[in-house]
Amino acid sequence: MATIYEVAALAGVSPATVSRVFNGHTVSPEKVRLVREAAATLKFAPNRTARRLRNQSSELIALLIPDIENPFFTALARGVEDRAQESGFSVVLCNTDDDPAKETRYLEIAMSEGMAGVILAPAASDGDLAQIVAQGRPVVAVDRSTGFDIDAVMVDNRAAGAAATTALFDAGFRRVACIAGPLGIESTEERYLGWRQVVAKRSDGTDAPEFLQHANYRVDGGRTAMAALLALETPPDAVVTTNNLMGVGALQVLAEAGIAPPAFGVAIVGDLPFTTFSPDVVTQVHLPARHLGVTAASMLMDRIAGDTQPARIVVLRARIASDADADSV
Amino acid sequence: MATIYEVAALAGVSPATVSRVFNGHTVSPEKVRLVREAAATLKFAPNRTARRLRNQSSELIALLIPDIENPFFTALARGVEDRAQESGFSVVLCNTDDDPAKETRYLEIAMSEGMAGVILAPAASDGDLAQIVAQGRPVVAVDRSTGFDIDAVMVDNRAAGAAATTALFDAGFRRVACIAGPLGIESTEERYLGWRQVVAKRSDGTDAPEFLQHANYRVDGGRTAMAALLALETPPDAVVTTNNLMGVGALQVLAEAGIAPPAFGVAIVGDLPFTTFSPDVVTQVHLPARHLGVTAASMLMDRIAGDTQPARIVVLRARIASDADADSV
DNA sequence: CTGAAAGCGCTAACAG
DNA sequence: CTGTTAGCGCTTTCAG
Repeated sequence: MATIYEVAALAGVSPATVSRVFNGHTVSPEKVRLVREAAATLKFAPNRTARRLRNQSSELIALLIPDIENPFFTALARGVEDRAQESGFSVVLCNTDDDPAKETRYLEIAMSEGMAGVILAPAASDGDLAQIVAQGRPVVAVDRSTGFDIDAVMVDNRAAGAAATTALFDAGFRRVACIAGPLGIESTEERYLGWRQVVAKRSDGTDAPEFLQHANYRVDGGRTAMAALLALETPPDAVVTTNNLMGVGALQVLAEAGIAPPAFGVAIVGDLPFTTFSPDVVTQVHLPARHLGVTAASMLMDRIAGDTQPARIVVLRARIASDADADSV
Repeated sequence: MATIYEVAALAGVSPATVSRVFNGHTVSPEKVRLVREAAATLKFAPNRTARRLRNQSSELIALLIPDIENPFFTALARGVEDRAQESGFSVVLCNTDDDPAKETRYLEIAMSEGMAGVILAPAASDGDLAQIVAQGRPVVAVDRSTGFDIDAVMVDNRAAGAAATTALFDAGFRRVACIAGPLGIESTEERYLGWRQVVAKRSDGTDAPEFLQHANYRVDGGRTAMAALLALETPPDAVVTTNNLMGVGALQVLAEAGIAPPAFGVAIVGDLPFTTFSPDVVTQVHLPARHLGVTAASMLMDRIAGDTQPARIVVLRARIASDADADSV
């Protein structure tokens, strides 16, 4: 890997001039040509590590997500990437597994790597954000909020939960259960509260406490919970799941039991990935995953550019998906 | 962020000693204690940028994949990450969109960022690997091969295509079509050849040339191709798709046409992500995505550690998935 | 075992 | 407009 010194020598100029050429500063056209030629023959590319050490910041941002295998988060990542790309930033993706320790470790790496900023979908209980925030590095939270006074992009989870539930009642179901995520995850709590609100208003009173199931946020969690629901003495006739993967699990169990929708009502907060179900049959409350990513990245870019306004919270709307949607996942 | 100088001052030792403590070199127990205490109170973490500039290499590896929203690649990524983690490496994920220009750009970044190595699922036509290979940085190809003499981890694609096709004939189907990916992508070509071999042997001669459809590698490609197949004067009674997403597209069209499996035979080379279909109904040739990742990462770790044996090609077996499989996706 | 000092490649004053 | 120079924070000889 050639250095600016070698390029400078070949072009007959000083290293500083080479640096200027590559940073868009004013240099006489003649020397620009000389430098570019020299750089080309030497296949020179500026060493980003050295540049970063000097500048104390890079064109790299970190994106920490809990589960890279969940299409919701990959769509979000895609949005982040596209927006970051536009501003010349590259994205480092880190999988936290919803593990606060891993989250903290990656946060530390992001700092000591001198990354320009981080977008964080926080784990259930926060890792140690304190340090990175104190240091003044830009951080944007996405999907879940943190205890810190930082920018955040959220979804109106309660409304989403309510919308899913309402759709089921409107379709004529009366005994609407809920498969919620683990306790302590904000987005899940909110979606579950949306469900409860609507049930309180519209149910005919036959719903049992067992109609609320807590499960892990994955396919197998959905399976377990759905099986438990079906085993009840008086089972529900419909179910709301508070995320996409649990919805898949529920549908699998239903299919195996021979009571696939629309015989049994299913509404999902989130998008059913790669589904063969029509939105007419399984209600999906579309979460703007990609848009969340784009928005978060935009906010981060602002901060990196030096924006110092007070922390903003942006809340995006979820909406019932229809066949007309060509959007995402 | 504290520096080793501040730690050294507080501990009453030289910066060199601080460095030694953090790199496991021999230092008297007494000073080790002093340094650790000082570091703790200052919340010191070594600056990776500076360290890298000095060492010319980091504990970061790049993983370049064509599509982060394809579960095959995220499972692969997961494998890479888990294995890299074990050796203390972090993984930077880059999305190439199957675009050689983007691939080349990320390759350059990987180099100038001083990353320890890269794992590459090459785009259709190779980006510029020449430079990075010439420079001697470790590169491992995965899923698709390159024109270069480097380590590679592949799947036995021809056998996979043949297995999918055979399963369909064994189930009694006789007019087995194939939805293949774009021309020029090796994995697809091979899987399609596997299909052709079996068809030549077992078909009753009624198959038309139109039974082979080339489509883009995504859900909509599968949809278009399946629709074309169904529109034929004498349509097939079964179809093999050469990747997972096209399989989803085909199933969607079939469902909409009211001829879902098992009425119409479907076999997929790859795993149907988040499916509600039983493997008894839709044949899936399981691709060891995660295992590919683990293997590639292992090979890369070897190279980074200084292994200089000649380039190895590892071929992993695909196999028909059954209900018993709890594995992956 | 420990300290002093050189330098990894680059950029940003500061002169000229 | 351009060259000289001083570090960014760390590791690593080289002496002691």
